[in-house]
Amino acid sequence: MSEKNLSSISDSEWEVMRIVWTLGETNTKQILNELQAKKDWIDSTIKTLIRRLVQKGWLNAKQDGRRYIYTATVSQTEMMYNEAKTLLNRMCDMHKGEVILKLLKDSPVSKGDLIKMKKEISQKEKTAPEMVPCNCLKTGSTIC
Amino acid sequence: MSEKNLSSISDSEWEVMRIVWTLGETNTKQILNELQAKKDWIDSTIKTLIRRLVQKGWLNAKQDGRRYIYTATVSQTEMMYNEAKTLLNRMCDMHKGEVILKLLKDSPVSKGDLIKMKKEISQKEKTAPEMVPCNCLKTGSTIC
DNA sequence: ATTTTATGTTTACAAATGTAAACTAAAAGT
DNA sequence: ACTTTTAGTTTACATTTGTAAACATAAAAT
Repeated sequence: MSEKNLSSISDSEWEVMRIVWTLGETNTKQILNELQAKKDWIDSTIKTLIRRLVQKGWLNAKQDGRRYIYTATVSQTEMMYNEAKTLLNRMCDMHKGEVILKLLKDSPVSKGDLIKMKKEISQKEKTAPEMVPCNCLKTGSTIC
Repeated sequence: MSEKNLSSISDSEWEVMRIVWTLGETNTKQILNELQAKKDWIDSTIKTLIRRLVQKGWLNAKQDGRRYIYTATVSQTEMMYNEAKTLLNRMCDMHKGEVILKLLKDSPVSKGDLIKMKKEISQKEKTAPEMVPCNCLKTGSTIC
């Protein structure tokens, strides 16, 4: 589906992306402005982050004279979803539900999203198991 | 609450923790056995990971003769929850709901957890906003 | 007692990340 | 035209992570 090599994105790089996602089309100056309101990173540091993001393919740099105009190549939601899925996949299937429940508990969620969640839950209830089996050991196990 | 310095845990280290969580009290040999069924890491590599986990305080090493018996210092769910929360906090509040919904969609969840989720959703519906405001820029924004 | 095996410790080394200094060249100000 | 500012590029350097080689030593096997 996607043609870019999914090299992952670091913490600091993510901060830059947030600015770009919010501003849409933007440039170095704007990124510096907004980011320096939150972080005390000097220009040079932020420029390095931008460069690495372009290299990694997360930012598109369209030349405009001798400047660049930056845009994100994937949406924030897509990116976060991928990262979160990868993270969650580190863990035993058995406990994923618990974690998602806890995340739900402490995140602000809109009415619309809550409704979608209810639908999804009804859907899942039709086939949900009493307990999701552990998939941690080669042998299989229920104690996980 | 917790007295340990929360240095974070890496991908490879996580694989070791999974084994320990599943086995409960365990030792190097068992970890090597189980882990080498999944990964082609040589002994030395895994021993390094164990050592780093002990250093970071994620594994407890109780001496037993010249061996050690290892146990995890936090549960898998706690650990994942913390990592996931940290990750999610990188992102704009506005879209967290979407991401959680997508995670829910592609994770196996037990009947019990689904019921808990429904309860939580009913709870949240009482005060949920039409739309969660963006918190990405110093100025505030609705376009995020 | 000597060899082999198991377990643990020390050292190593490349890639990624956080963080920045130095330098270059164009643009804008005077 | 000369100076200052701005945007971009190159180089740097410590820490963390992935991955392992080398080495030490106790325990087990012969």
